[in-house]
Amino acid sequence: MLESDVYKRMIHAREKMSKSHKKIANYLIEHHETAPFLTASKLAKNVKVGEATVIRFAFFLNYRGYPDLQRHLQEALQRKMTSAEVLARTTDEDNFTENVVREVLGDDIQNMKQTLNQVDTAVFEQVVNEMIKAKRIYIIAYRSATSIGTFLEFYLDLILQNTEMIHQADGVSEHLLDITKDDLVIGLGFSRYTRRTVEVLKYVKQSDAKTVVITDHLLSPLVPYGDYKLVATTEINSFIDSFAAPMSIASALITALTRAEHVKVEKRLKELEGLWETFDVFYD
Amino acid sequence: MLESDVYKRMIHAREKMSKSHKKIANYLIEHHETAPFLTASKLAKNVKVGEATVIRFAFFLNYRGYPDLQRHLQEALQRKMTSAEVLARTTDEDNFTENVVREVLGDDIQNMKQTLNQVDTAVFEQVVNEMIKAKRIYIIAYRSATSIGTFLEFYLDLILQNTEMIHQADGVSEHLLDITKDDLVIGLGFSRYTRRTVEVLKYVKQSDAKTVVITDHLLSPLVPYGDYKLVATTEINSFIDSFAAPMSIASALITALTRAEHVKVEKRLKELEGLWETFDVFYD
DNA sequence: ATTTTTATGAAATATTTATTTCATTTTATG
DNA sequence: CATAAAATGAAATAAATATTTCATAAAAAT
Repeated sequence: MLESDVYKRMIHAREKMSKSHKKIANYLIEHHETAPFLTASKLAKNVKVGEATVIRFAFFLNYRGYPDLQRHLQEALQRKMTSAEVLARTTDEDNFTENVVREVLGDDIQNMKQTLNQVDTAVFEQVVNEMIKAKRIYIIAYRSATSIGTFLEFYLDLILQNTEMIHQADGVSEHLLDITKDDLVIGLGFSRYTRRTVEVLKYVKQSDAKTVVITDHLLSPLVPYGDYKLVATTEINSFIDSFAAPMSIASALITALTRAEHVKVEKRLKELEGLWETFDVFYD
Repeated sequence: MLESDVYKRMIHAREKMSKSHKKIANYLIEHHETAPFLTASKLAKNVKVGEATVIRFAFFLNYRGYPDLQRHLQEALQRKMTSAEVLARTTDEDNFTENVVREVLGDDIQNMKQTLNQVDTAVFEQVVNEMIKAKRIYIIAYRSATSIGTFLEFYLDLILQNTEMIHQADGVSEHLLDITKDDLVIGLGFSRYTRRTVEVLKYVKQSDAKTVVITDHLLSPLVPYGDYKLVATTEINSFIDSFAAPMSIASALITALTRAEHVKVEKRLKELEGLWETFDVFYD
């Protein structure tokens, strides 16, 4: 039986290998992150064997040639990457679309994984810092994106008391006049980007306020107007976008903010707790 | 100044790109896990541009040739990969803000998987049927749950023109008086359940309207008042709940509805498309 | 509408990379 | 320590891949 995983195949055949072959196998295993991208001659040079020996090694493992071996090494690396995710992943077997809920939830899990993989944690951290520093925070979100905007506005205003969303209006909101360089503007826009969102952000960028855009793609029209860009994938097989991933990013922003400022936030929440109790806001 | 990160370089040069170049950039960004391993000719074939254009794209971004661009794409992928590996090792011990995004996204992926596993597809289908049958749809959502309510209201009203959300108000909304047995009421409530949500649902149940509750737990106080119950897990390690999973359920509801009623919906969307064009709602 | 500029892809060419050949060295075996 | 068998690397050849050329098409400017 022929092993499908390259590394297992190597380990399995380890005893039958010549000295040079063992050296090659060793190198491939030790440099599993870089070796899959080397050409045959460079690999030969690094391992200090002849080029031909590298080629023979590929044949020895029953591959059709060096490019074939290389392809398998690269694929194994990618598999490792996804399995390195903290989360036990959904077995792709149960991903056949038995019905719409499962299909959409499945797609959204993919979206979140992709978002997790491509998120730039340094940028995220900077955004949290800007939120802490900001005198006022303005949120720009129109049409469907309002949902995410509402969520952010609710919690940011709860915690910081300095946040408001600029609502869809016929004319341009008067609030835009008030924005100064000490403020932070968060723009939310996803595929079928609403023109007004782009225009407002463009206008805002003229004042010296810092801007954050949360969008679905690095080539989105909002990107040019964001000092910081957070990308959350929203693609599902539907005429709408799904905002699961942006929602998660929003939750992460609020969570990070409260952790960074936990002393202030705890004080504030204690006060609120009293208020909520007085007005019997929650069910228990 | 020349950007070192390939993707940043692409974003920076985005405006100066020709149509074909944008197509290539798009493809590279969307397939960032596979594209770095393609040869120039295969990439050209996938993007449906000439081979030469791909080469030109590499020069355009100031690389020495296609292999150089390819090397940078691969390196960028590896950087992300190793940072994913680092994440795999860091457990909940260190709560530095840098890892909060990954932590929350990871938790939310878990939430979505759990939601996927426990969702009752039969109930989901029934809910979609009730939405189709309903004369009017009312959405009850207060405080943070408003975000999900907004999303549902936006699209349901877009498609069916018979949906509204009952907003948080000091007194009880007058809309409640209008609810009849032909209507559908969707209640949204998650942990720290707002008392008013429960009360309003309780009241609604006295009329003979059908009710759906979307909540985070089968023991939630909303459950007794729902003819249909959809459970979406929202737990993250934070003082807030994350609504990624409920958002995905909402997207699924709208998607299922549009698929079931695609003739009507397509007609409606066609009309809207004209309106949107007239008022130049979308960018591009 | 017409000209000029720019971008494009097919094909030709150049370069790089993989494979084979073959003389030589190493290793295993009696 | 011979001798056969196996393995090796340098060089030659083959194959694949990248780059350039050039005629044509698309966009932009006039």
